[in-house]
Amino acid sequence: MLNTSSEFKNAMRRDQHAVNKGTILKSEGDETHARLYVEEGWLAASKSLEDGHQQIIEFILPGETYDPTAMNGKTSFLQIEALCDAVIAPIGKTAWARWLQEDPDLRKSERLRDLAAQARQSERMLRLGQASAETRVAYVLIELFIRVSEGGNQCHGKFHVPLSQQQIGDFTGLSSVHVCRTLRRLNRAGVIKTGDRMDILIEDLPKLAQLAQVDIVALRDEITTDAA
Amino acid sequence: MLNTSSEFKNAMRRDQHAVNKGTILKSEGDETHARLYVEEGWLAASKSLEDGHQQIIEFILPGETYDPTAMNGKTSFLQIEALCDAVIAPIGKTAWARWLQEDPDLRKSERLRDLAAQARQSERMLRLGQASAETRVAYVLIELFIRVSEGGNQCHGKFHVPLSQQQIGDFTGLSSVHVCRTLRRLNRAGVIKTGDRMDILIEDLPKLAQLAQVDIVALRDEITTDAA
DNA sequence: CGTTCAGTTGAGTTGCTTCAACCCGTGTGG
DNA sequence: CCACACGGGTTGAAGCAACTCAACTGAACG
Repeated sequence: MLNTSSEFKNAMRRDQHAVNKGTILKSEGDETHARLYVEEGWLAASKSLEDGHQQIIEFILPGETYDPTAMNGKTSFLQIEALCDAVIAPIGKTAWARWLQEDPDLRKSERLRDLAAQARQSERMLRLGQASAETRVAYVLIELFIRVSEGGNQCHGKFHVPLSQQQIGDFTGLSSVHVCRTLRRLNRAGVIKTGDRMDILIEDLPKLAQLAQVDIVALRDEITTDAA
Repeated sequence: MLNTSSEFKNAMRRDQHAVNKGTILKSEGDETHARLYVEEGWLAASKSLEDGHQQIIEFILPGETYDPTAMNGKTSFLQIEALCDAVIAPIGKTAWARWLQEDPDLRKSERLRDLAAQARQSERMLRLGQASAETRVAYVLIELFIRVSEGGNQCHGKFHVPLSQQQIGDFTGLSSVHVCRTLRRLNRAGVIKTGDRMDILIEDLPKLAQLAQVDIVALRDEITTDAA
């Protein structure tokens, strides 16, 4: 999905290292890398309030990159955590700047990535602020479904997300208890079928999209960088 | 705040035009401009659900620019509206690209702008998902206070926002009624004093910051592009 | 002087939260 | 091998924060 120079890909392959589930990555201090590439596993970027409540701002899926930089190159303003065992590759600031300089394709794909990320955030804010629990949960299922099947992984509505209901709650702004109830209701209504530790099977995609209040085709266009 | 080439500034001055309060700008269709510069007045970028509920994603203040482009240069995925009479200058795609190409300072200030915008969005999502009405309202007051006093407009905690309580509600994810009650409570507690049509006087900034759960100094650094 | 529009306040409702108990699959140490 | 702890998920009960509905106020305006 990041079809750029092979030098770029090779570099990312070179610096890979594994991180365990639950590890919190700190990019503060040295701040020598401009970007995080995820080869395997899921990460979450989150912020928290003093009272302990945390909001997951973004999930970072395999094959995606993320820029944890804050203003002025100071400490990162959000926390990045491995949601399961993962393999990541940090990309150095100077190398990144050089690639960006030299490779117009990379610049372009970066711009598309940014726009997609922003579109996703807008959709989420809309639902965070205005939608019911049912709509929020339906939406996250659809967003994740679209993202895991991006790049042509046909999976006929069956997929797995390495998230606890607590984490879905932190993403949707709901309590884990209410996430559970809402998922149960969707199950009972025959819209989805959930299996072990968040195995999802979407049984009635149109119905789910209606609950999420999205137009799937338009949404896929908006939030992914697929050329298709 | 956008200290770039004078050619750039002149071009923006040339193409200015006025829009009336309530006007909805459509950037769809031709899609020849890459950016919107606001000389005067406030704009809001929002999205809405089918049921009519809308979420304001961002306010655009005088002196700021905004990129309404969606994926693939297709139709804009959000709606931009003038919150009061305003003067704006659209910036053409090709000219913008050329400036960006030629002017390293503009590229840098653009990057800072992006980071600040993203930091603001993260803060808002955190509160949208996890915080009480009181915290959300206190936060929006502080964010807007910081932004209107950016660039050294010292105003000793006194400022004006051209927003109805309904619009504050659309921004914070609350009903206008509840925004009203929350503001009243803040008034009674002596934290702020509200005057005609959203004239705000912050009487106890530390207390307001505590309610908003923010560290003002850190927040200012994070969400603005001030060099200071 | 009537109309309109934003803000204010009260009353009643509800959707989501919190707390708590319980279940189940997995891992672990005596 | 059993006992036990542990982390997630599920469910019920009770509480409350924010919502809706509705009435009223006051300012702005033709």
